Amino acid sequence: MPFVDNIGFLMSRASGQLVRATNAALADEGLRVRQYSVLALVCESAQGESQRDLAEVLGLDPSQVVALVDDLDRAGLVERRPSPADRRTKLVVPTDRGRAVRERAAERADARLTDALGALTAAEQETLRALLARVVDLDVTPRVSP
Amino acid sequence: MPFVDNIGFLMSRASGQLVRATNAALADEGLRVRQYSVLALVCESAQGESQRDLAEVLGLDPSQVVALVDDLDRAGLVERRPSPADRRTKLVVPTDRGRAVRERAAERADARLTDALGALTAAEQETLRALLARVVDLDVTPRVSP
DNA sequence: TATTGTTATACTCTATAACTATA
DNA sequence: TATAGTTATAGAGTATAACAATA
Repeated sequence: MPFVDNIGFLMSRASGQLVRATNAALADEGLRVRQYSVLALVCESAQGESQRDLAEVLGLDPSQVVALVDDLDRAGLVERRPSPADRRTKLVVPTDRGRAVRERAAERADARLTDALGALTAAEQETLRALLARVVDLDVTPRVSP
Repeated sequence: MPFVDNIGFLMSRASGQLVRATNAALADEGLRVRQYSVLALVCESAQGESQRDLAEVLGLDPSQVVALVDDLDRAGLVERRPSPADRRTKLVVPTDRGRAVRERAAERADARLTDALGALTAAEQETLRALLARVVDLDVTPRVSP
């Protein structure tokens, strides 16, 4: 099989395309996709997310999350709040402005993403999504003590 | 739809997983996936590939290809040869050692890739590959004068 | 005038190690 | 002793701009 049909190569190129398209869509809101992913997650959370949990879900090193939260904090989109349960932990919560920006950003990003996936029908996009979800295997083991 | 189901996010995570797995597989041969992709392409080519064509197929900037070919050249895996047709163009061709290394590297990389895609059946992997190919749209316009 | 390869530069992303404060 | 957050650093990847040789 020719190299250009290699599934890893195709995945890498496709991912790059989607990231570039999303970054372009988010530029108007002053965001990049990694910052946006943190903002989106904390906007979906009820009481805020610890940086450790953000790192796990996003597949990033905790030290990277620090920088991303710093960016969002500086932009006034999120805040760090002390966790009532554990004084080591900081819960990242969105500000009102953060929620508003997230909503606009989501619309723009989704529109561009749909565009970038225009070669596929809606059903095919759904198939692709399901297959990717199984490759990634986000089944985070429930956090019970071992 | 929760952010973790976003197709762009899933693609990015999946791509990262595959790249890491492939890089780990290639480490024994002293290669990384980007260098390997150049080596694989020139090994498949009859008379060698120009750096411009490599850049187009790989979706890279020509200046990045210079560095990758430099790496492979330094390792004795490829050579730059003058094109008989155009003195600006250099054709990148594999050395005998380059071909041998490429063969071993391909085996290792493919094995690891299959492993990383273990959650999917062979048929599902093929479906995924076909969908990705359409997203990427490698249909390079035939190089006829406009 | 346009294209191929090249150099240079800057920024983003990824990967580790080590430190602090808490548990 | 282990975990959450943080700082620091280095390397890899991405993105542009400009230049020489050639078409």
